[in-house]
Amino acid sequence: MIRTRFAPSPTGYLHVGGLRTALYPYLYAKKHGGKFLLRIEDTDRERYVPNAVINILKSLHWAGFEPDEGVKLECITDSGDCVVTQEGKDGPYIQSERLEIYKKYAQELVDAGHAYYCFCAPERLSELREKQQAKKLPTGYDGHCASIDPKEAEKRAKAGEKCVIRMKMPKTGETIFRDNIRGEVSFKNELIDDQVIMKSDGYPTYHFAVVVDDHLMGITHIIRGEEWISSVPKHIQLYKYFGWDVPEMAHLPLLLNPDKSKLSKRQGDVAAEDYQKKGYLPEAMINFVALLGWNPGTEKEMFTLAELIEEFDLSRVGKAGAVFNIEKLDWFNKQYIKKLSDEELAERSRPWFDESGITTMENFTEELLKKAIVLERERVTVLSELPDAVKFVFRTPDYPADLLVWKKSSKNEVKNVLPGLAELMNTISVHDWNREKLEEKIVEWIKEKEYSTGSVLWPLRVALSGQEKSPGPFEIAEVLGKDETLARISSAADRV
RNA sequence: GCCGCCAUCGUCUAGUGGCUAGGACACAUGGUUCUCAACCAUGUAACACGGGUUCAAUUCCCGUUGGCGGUACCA
Repeated sequence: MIRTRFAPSPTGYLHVGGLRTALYPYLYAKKHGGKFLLRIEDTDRERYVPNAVINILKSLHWAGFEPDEGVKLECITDSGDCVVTQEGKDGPYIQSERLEIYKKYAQELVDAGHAYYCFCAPERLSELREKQQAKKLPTGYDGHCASIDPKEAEKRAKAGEKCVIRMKMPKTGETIFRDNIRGEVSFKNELIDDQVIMKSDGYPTYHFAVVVDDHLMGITHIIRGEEWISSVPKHIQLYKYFGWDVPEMAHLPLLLNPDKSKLSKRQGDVAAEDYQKKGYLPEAMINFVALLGWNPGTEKEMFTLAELIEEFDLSRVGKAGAVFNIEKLDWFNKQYIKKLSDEELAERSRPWFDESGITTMENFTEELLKKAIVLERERVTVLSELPDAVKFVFRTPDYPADLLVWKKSSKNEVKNVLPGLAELMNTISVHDWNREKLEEKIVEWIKEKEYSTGSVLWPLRVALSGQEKSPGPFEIAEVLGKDETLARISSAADRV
């Protein structure tokens, strides 16, 4: 049974890079009928941010995929309130709740002579590092405390002297492993540090906790970011000391800023929730992010989550970093907005309307809102643009009088056109008031009067929308209804 | 500094020991059109560099360069 995991640190929000690092192991597990777990790696108390766990979980929930096991979100459907829970037989799944476990395994290593207490002060360590750098030597711990008699060291540690536990790395040979994405990778053991595995505050370091947890939780495939690849030898050594099987590994290429540096804040939004707030659809986000570093080898590029599960394959994950390119995301988002039915679109854009104040406007009705959305749906890239785009429908537009004059027309012509148009449109019954009929009548009238199309349609459209750019006049008139349309035309006529 | 990973249009990428090096986004032009969006058509644009290996390299090998990651009692 395949078991994969996503193991974020609760230092804030879910990074879009993190979203993809979560997605791939999820897809892999699902494709093979396995389980996807979520573990929280909160062993750094300095960087802990309250609410980070629930934020991360909520972003995952938004994205549309959730852990089968481990730390989960439990939502009370009535109130919409959510709480963090844990589920599964290998828990707890939050590392700060597993301290006793790490302590036990660390002790095992010390007893076996594979790890030792280290009493070196941080100052000594940084001094050492500086010296090594100055001499252009590889940096690393010099093994100073490795030579202390174990019994003596144990005594000092028990007496409460401040210390850490370090693992012993072999000083010769090399560690070779096979990465599912990169192939064979090797490191010289002598260059690898006697890594701290237990910190002086009693917490394990990442390197120790991942190994212990991945093993205890039965993880079969470690799929994570490339930033971890150089610490794999340490991890493998720990597996060896414990006599455990090393899981399969796959190190994913990183997500990059447009300037190719590692994707970071500063150059745009990096939190999944930022994109959620802007009105990117989760299905667009998932689709986009899935294709950053993976492709199916065909020319298909629109994928639902189910299709991704079906087609995902680690062997088709690339090795090079990928720039997070907003334009492509925008394109995906438009595509997915297009796929939504009018009803779905109205429902899903509702939060932005509630925020906008439109719903409290005088002539607001649900019916009118739905029609207005249909008018603008092809013109927005994110849902948050909708309220603004649609506003003109609900209130009398304000615009400079000059705008009414088409570039190839004149003020005088507009003065004639508008009243004539009003007169004509007044003859169209409410029953016939739809875009097709309006277009038919107005086009006919234009021909009859020998106007050019633009000199009529432009002022009509501006009179109705108040905007230089907008949907076509017939559609707007239909949505506005006869009374409002005529009112807007006559007020425009007065202003010319 | 040291170690590791990586390298095809601006971006995401496909691909092969012999191809007019393909697609998508973006961009440009044309069409449609009162405007914008959408849509259709067309176009510009890439194998980082230098050595090998080979009848033949974008493809295989080595080096260089560049980018990124790691080098913590952070993950």
